[in-house]
Amino acid sequence: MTQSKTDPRVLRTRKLIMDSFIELSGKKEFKDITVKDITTEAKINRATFYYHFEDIYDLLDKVLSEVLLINLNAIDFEKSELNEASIIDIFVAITDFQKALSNRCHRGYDETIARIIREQLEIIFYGMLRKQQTEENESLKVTAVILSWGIYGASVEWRRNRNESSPEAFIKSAIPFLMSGIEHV
Amino acid sequence: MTQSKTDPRVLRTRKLIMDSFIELSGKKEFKDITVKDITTEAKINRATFYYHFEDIYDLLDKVLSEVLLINLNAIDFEKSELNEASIIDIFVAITDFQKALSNRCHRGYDETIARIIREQLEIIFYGMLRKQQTEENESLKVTAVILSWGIYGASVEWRRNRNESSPEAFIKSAIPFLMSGIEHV
DNA sequence: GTCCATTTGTCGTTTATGCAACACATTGAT
DNA sequence: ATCAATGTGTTGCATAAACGACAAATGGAC
Repeated sequence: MTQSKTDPRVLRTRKLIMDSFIELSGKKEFKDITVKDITTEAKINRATFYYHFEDIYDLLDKVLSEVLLINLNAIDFEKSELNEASIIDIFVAITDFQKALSNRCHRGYDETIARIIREQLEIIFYGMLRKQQTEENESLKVTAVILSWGIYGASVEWRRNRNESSPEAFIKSAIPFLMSGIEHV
Repeated sequence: MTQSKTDPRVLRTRKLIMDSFIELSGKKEFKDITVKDITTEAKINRATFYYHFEDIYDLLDKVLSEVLLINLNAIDFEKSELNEASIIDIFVAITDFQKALSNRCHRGYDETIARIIREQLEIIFYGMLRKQQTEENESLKVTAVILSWGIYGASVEWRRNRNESSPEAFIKSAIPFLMSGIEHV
């Protein structure tokens, strides 16, 4: 990703901050967590926090992205193609991620979370599409955008009818549409 | 102890180094552990190691002192007096410490370990004696020295006849001598 | 509303750590 | 014995992090 993170001091400090934030998230709601709380927990100076993050929302962004990435990295994208199985895996990972979040009291930040999920999905879909299509044209990007919004939207709808069906069954019903579309990019 | 350790960076780095050293001690013998190993494990720069420690022997010193101190701190010296019970506690802590060390393959450093134990004992005994005697004279220091050597020597002898008796029983037989001496300082 | 305490972002300075390079010692293989 | 490889301890410089201070913003209590 970024190449400037090679300084071990930076890696250590960021991990301290992020871990402390995750720790505190288990104890109170996001709105009650202050920058001071985090830096006290992490035993770092408050000024150092602002050296790495714009503010606490920037931190939330990056922590969520990282957690989601870890969820998604359980799926080995390097080997898997964009097919029925991988789409189902991704969908399940997203619904799991949202379930974990709602348990951790991150209410009121649905918009932020939605954006993060879509951004990550777009990156992943674009990468997978590019592996299957040798030529790199604009339609790959647009397809990735549409897929990211579509899959995210499906996860929202699935949560709305919770307990009606498993996430696997839910997304499977859209596979014919998705796959034929992907094959004709 | 030292007042300069307040900088959180110093505390973090020293902990990283010491923890890495303890971790490595579980895998190989002391003679096979290099400074490079430690700094690689701790993910700190090698030059930083020398900022905190003279060399690897200095590190060994400080790690052992700290581990022993933690063992001894289980006994609450602030409240306890220098009596039969506390002497037995201290003796047991020392024999436990030595047992733990021999399991961790620190062979060949008996002299170093002996010195560390005696130094710590001397500090502790002097502190306890000073609490009981209001006047602070030279004989307190000498008494602390003799006690530290004596108790350490007793632990050596106990280990030599291992399985003969419990450490508690072993040191108990010296209590009459020790206590009457302490009372007449 | 006002007051008071706490938090937020920012800044300048000091200090600890990272990094690359160095000469030298130690080790191990041939 | 020689040579290469690795470890040691040290140095000068670059940079991240600590610290204290500050004005401004926020949030309760009254």
